[in-house]
Amino acid sequence: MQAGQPIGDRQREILTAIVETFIATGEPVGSRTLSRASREGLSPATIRNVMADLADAGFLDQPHTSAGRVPSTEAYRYYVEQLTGKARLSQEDETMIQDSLQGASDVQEFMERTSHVLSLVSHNVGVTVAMGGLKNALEHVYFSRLGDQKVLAVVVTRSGLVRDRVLRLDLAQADLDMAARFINENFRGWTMEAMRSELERRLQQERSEYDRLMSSLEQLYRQGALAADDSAQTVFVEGASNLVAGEQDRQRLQELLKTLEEKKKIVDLLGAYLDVKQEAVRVVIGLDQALPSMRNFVLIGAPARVGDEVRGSLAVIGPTRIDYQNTMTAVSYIARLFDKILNESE
Amino acid sequence: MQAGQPIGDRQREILTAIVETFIATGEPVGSRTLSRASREGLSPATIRNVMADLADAGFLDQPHTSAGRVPSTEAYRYYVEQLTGKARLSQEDETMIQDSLQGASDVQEFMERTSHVLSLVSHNVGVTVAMGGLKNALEHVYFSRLGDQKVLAVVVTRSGLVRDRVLRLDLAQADLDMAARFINENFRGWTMEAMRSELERRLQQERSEYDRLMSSLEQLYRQGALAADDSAQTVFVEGASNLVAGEQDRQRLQELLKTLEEKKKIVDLLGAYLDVKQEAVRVVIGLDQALPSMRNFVLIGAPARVGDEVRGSLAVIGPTRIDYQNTMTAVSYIARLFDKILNESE
DNA sequence: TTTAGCATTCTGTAGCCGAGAGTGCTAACT
DNA sequence: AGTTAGCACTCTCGGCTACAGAATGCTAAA
Repeated sequence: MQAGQPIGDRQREILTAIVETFIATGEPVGSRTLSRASREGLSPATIRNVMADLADAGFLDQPHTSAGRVPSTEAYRYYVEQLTGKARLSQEDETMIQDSLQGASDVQEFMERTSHVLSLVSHNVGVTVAMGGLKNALEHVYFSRLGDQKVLAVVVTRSGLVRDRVLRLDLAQADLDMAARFINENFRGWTMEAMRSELERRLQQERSEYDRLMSSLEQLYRQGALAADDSAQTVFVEGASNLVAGEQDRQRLQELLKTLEEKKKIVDLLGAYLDVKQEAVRVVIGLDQALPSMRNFVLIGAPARVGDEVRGSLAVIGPTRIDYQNTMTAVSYIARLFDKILNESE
Repeated sequence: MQAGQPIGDRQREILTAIVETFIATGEPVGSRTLSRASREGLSPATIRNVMADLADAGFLDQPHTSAGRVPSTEAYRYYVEQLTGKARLSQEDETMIQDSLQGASDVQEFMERTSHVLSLVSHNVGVTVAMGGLKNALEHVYFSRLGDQKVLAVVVTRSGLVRDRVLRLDLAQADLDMAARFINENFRGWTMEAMRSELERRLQQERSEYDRLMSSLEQLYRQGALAADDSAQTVFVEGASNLVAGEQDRQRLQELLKTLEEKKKIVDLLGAYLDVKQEAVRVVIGLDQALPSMRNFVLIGAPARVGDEVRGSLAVIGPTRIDYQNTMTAVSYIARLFDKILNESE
C-alpha cells in the first residue's frame, strides 16, 4: 500500500484496534495481542501484513525492531476523525460534573470549578480561561480615592463580571464621582468596546473646550480605569499532578509542569486553537508546534459561550494516549452546561 | 554522650558542617568528606567518634550501615536555631524581587506575584494566602440586579480590596439601592467585622417594626452579601514544578503535587503555623504532622501585615534540604516590602 | 584524646544470560 | 490472491554475579 492512500475497511478496523489498545495499555501492541482481541479470528500473520501496510502509510511507529507498534500522530488524527461522537457520559461523571458546577454563580467561579472537574473526569489537566470581556455590557463604574496618588476603579459588567484596579492618580473624590456619574449615565448597557471607543472619540473632539470633567475622564481613561477587557484573562489550570503517573521522563515532566505554570502560554495556546467560531469540541493533536515541551500532547477543548458570545474556553490537556471519546463528551457536556447555567442568570 | 544532652563546640561545628554539606550535595555525608572540608584538619577517625555521639543524641540518621550520615529532623531544627540570621540577600535576588513586586497595586496582585517570585528565589514552592479581611474598613457597597433571581453584590474596602459575589435573590433595583445607601451612609469606615455585628444587632432589634428596607437588608445579609471576610481566601501556589528535580520517589511526588493542588489544605497549613502574632520569619520543620504527604518538608513563612493588621501569609514550602538562610532572608525581606508598599497606598 | 589500620558491610554499576515478545520473510494452503 | 504456519532473527527486560568504592566500628598505638 502506498503512503497517503485512503485506507480500507480491514485496515481501518485494525488501526482503530491498535489505537484503542495502546490507549488502554500504554504499551506497544503486537500482532498476537490483536489477533486474540479481534473477534474475526484473524491470525497474527495476517495482521502483521496489514500492520506493515499501515506502517508504510505512516500510521504506525516502531520503537525498535522487535517491539509492537505504536500509533503515530496521524493515526490519532484519523482515529479521532472517525469517532462517532455518539458516546454518553457515564452516570458517575455526569453527576460529578453536575454537583461540582451546581451553584456556581459567576463566570470566574464557574471556570475555576470547571477546570477542577475536568481534571477529575479526564484524569488529566483541566484548563479554563475566562476572557476579559470586551463584548460585555457595562453595568456600572465606581471610582474611589484611596489616599495619596491612589484611585480605585471598579467596573461591573451586566454579566456580573467585576474588575478592579488601583491607579496612580491624584483626583479629588468629587471629581471621581462626577466622572463616574457621567459614564454611568451615558454608557450603561454599552459594550465595553463601544464605550471605550466612543469615549475616546469624545475626548478627542472636545479637546478644545476642556473642562474639569473631561480632564478627569481623560486621566482615568489613560490610566486604564476602564480597561475591563484588558489582557487580564483569568486562567485556571488544575490536575497537573495527574501527569506524574503518565510521563516517564523526569526532565520532560518538569518542563511540562513548568509550561503549565506559565499562564500566558496557556492562554495563547487556547487562544490559538479555540478562538475560532466552531461550535463543537475541537481536538488538536500535536501541541509541540506551539509549545515544544508539549510533544505528544493533545488539547481537547471548546469555546465557552453564553448565547452567541464567547466568554472563555475550556479544555483538557493530556498525552496523546488519552480517552478521547470520554473526554470529548465531557468537554462538550460542560460547554453546553455553561451556556445553560449562565444564560438563565442574565 | 547521652541523648538529649546539650552539645559542645566541636559537635556543634561538625553537625553544622554535616547539615550544610548535606543540603549542598543531597548525599549522605561521610567522615572523610568532612575531614577534608574542615579547616581544622581533624582526621576522619576523630570525626567518626563525634558523629557516633551525635547519632546517639538523635541528630543523625543512617540510611544503612555503610553509608554516610544524614541530618535528622532534630538536626535541622538545631541548625536553624543557631543560624545567625544576619545574612544578606544576593544582589540578583533583591533586584528580582523588587522588579517583580514593583507596581503591584492591590493585595491580590501582590500576593500572586509574591508567590511567583518566592518560587524563583527559593527554587521551591512559593505560597501566599490573602485573607478575607474582617478587619478591613468598609469603603462602599454596591448592589445590582442582574436578572431573575440574581443580585450582584460588590464590597469595596478602604484598602482597595474588592469582593464580589452573585446572590440568588429577587429584589428590585430600587430596594437594592436603598439598602446600599443605608449601609454606605451608616457604616463607611467601619471594619467589616464591626459592621456585620452591628447590622445583625439592628436586624434583631427592629424585628418588630419591619419595613421594606430592613427586609431587604435582612435578605442581603442572610445571603452573605457582606461576607467579604468569608472563607474565600485566595491562595496562590507557584513553582510546584521545582519539586520534580528534588523528589526521587514518583509516588510521593504525585501525592505532593496533589496536596499542593488542594487549596484548602494549604490555607489550613499556613493558618495553623503562621496565624500567630509573631513578627519574624517562622521555620516549621516536619510538616508531616499536619499533612502526611509532606514528610520531610518544611515551611518557611511569615505573616503579611500592613501596619498591625494581618492581611495574609507568605511562605516557601520545600524539602528539609533547602537553603534555609537564603530563603528566610527572602521571606522576611518580602514581608517587610509588603508592609512598605501597601502601607503607602492607603 | 587523637589517630592509624583493618576487617566488615552495604550500594551501585557493569556484564552476562536466558526468557519472552515481536517482527519479517518464505513457503505452503485454501 | 489472500491467508496462514513456521522459523530465524532482533531487541528488551529481569535476575544474577562480581567487583569497585565508600563508610563504618573497633582495636591498638601514638
